[in-house]
Amino acid sequence: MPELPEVEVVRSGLAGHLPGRIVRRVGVLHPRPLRRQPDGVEGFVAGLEGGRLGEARRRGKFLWVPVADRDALVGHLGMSGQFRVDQPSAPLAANTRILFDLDDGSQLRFVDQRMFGALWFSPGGAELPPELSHVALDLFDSSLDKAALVARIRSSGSEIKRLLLNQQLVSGIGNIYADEALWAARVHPGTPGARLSARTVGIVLEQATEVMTAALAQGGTSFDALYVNVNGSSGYFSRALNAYGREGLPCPRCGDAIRRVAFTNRSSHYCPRCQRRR
DNA sequence: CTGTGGTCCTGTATGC
DNA sequence: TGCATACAGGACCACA
Repeated sequence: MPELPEVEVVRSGLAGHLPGRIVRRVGVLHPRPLRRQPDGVEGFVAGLEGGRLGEARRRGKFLWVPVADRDALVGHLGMSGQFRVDQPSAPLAANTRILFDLDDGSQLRFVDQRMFGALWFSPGGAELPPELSHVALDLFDSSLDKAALVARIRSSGSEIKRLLLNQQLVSGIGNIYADEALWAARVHPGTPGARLSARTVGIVLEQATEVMTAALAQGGTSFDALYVNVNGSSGYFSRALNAYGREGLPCPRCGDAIRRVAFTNRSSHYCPRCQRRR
């Protein structure tokens, strides 16, 4: 569920608490989130303990915290990952996976129910973890070459929905905002990229930016420094979604029933009248 | 190279 | 009531 706006809320929360803190001790309650750590639990713990943390950064849905101005703690929230900052004496939330004792007496906790999330220690990764070099810039990055992105989308025979979710083309967009952007742009999710005009692709990207900007504004208001909630349930979804999760409900624009179709082991939601196949 | 579809996870909802 | 199944889905990887 966490897509770019939710991850940005988390990044900002971590940036408000962690800079300058030193990791005293790392506790791994469940090793699954470390599946991308080549040297396992030992490598993860050894890399982090004693390190001074910097300001959290983000690319798409990945975020990382510089360690000792040289390395990085890299993370992805997956479906259900959360970071919390608690006192060590506070009871552990269900599904707490990793603990970081900090030098101010607080404890950073990684909680993840479904364990699609990941954490790992990246040597030399402070500036940009090499494991993320294949992840494209996101729509909020001023360095993103939008003209090149439009051209790449238009050169592909894949469906536009799949292209929007391809983090190697543009990062940060997940299933929810892809559906919302396509609804706003009145584009059928199954349209091949090559069948879209440059203007239409531009509109899709603009709408994706807009819907994520609105979500970010909402998420920011519910943020609490001590409870970095990441599952996006800040109220934005239920109030502001036009297509996602609204199968059978009227399209807010034309009143036709929103349709849900299977899409690579998940779903696409769209309005059959506003978003015609072309 | 491009494009597609399976897999990992667990909690909740639904169906028989 | 109880068990089985569907569903949620981001990233990655195998394969055509």
